[in-house]
Amino acid sequence: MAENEFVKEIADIKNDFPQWYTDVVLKTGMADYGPVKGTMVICPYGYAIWENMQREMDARIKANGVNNAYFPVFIPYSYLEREAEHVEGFAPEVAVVTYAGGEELAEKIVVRPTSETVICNMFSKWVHSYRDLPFKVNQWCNVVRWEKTTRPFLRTSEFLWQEGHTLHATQEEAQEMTLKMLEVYREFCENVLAIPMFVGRKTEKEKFAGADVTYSIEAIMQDGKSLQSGTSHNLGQNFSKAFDIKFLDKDGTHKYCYQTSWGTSTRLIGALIMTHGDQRGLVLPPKVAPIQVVIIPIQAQKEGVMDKVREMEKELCDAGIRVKVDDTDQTPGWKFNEYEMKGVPLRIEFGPKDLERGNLTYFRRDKNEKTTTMLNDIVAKVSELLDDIQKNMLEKAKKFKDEHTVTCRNRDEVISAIEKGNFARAMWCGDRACEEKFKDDTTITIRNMPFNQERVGDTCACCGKKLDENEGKLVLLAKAY
RNA sequence: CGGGGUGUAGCGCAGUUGGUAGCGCACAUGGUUUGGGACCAUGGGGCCGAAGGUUCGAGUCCUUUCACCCCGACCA
Repeated sequence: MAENEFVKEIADIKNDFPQWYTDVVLKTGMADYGPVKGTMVICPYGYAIWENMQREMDARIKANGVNNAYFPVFIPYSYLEREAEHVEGFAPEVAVVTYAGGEELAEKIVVRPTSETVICNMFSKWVHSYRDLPFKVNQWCNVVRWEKTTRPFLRTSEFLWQEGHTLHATQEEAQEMTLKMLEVYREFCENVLAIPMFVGRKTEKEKFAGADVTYSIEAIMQDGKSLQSGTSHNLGQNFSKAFDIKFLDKDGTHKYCYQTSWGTSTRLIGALIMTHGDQRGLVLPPKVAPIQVVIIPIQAQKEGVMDKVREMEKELCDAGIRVKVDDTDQTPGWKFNEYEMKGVPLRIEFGPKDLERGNLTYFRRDKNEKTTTMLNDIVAKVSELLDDIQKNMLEKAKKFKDEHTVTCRNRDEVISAIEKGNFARAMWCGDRACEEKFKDDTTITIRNMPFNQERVGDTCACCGKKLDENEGKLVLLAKAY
């Protein structure tokens, strides 16, 4: 049977990827549109994924000595203006409160687009001595960026994220922290979300407004576009000077702190959908799937079927596996399609035939394969399958990533590779004007500069300039979300 | 901000040269079903996005407007 007959409600993933994405988001109950333009409701099924991601990420953040805190959503507009690059970057997209409590406000207030400024304000009160350093906080919160065009999870006026902010005594320490958190993000995406990443440094043009250096992880989606999935910034002393965050060092002199910030958002849910999804809908990695195993009883009224189903449910539940029994009166076929669309990694079908023969019939969502085997230790078997699905999904995504990364020597090769849905690796002269012109001409952007630099050509792939021995950078190019 | 598209039942849509609202799904009730989106019967549900105009009469024609979606530009 053709895939399209299977799932009639979802647009064709090959020919209409954007519509496919929207269909999947809405029809699986992950999210819905809010009443104000650009806003979205994260529905229970989508939010459960976010909670699973939060739990994994939060543990990693805490393991790096960072504690959670909460800072206000409202920030004086003047704070934004203290760091010149920062205000320039964010001013066009902030929402500003000018009227509240029935009157015009004396000072405008911004709804946070990011919290560096309000956190810096507090840091300057809290940090006085080298003994206070390093100082590390993280907050889970919402931020507001008034974007012109929006798409669920990928770009919305309001989104949820975590933002970490740290202060250090030295530039070296700040740099170490910046890279450490970038690595936390990469490892999280790979091991929890099964999404392999391109890691590297952002160009001057693409770096965070107010940072010295920005690093990013970038993921390739099935349409060949890049999704920036997390960023880590070395802010140097830019904000500490603007907000007067000083400490008295061992040598008795006052010094400005060195600072980092880093964040990942609900956008990662979009990455999950576009990396693993197929024509039938979502495919969720077991580690974040709200339901890891769904059990579908067949002919539940037959003697013994539900008893055995409940027994399996209890064993799995006691073993900490997220299991759901669907005993509603929909037909089995309907349920198969429903849970496949929702991306449930593993399905167990259990009916009279299985009961009679001592069988276990299961369906793996990652391979869309049904198997019947002997039913022995259900917990051991399910655990093994979930592990294998998680592993297989990463391998599959890695294979896709590798097969869609093309090393190019010149402009034509870059354009051609990207037109075919690939990422391009190529040399770039390092000139900002060249980068901007190339983007204007082609809509292709430099995603980042990989850490493992090598020389793959001797001219700039963007402008054609001849590169001397030590000139130029290897960069990753793609169209971006 | 440019280009394209859509607004009629919860969702997806039809509605002819203008004549007073229909289909599928979903929902409710009863029954039969259940190993890949079941079937029969009955039932509930509508200011046709909004405002104005033409007309005896507008879902349909005209004007204005609003909202949303998609593709670009800008950004996580």
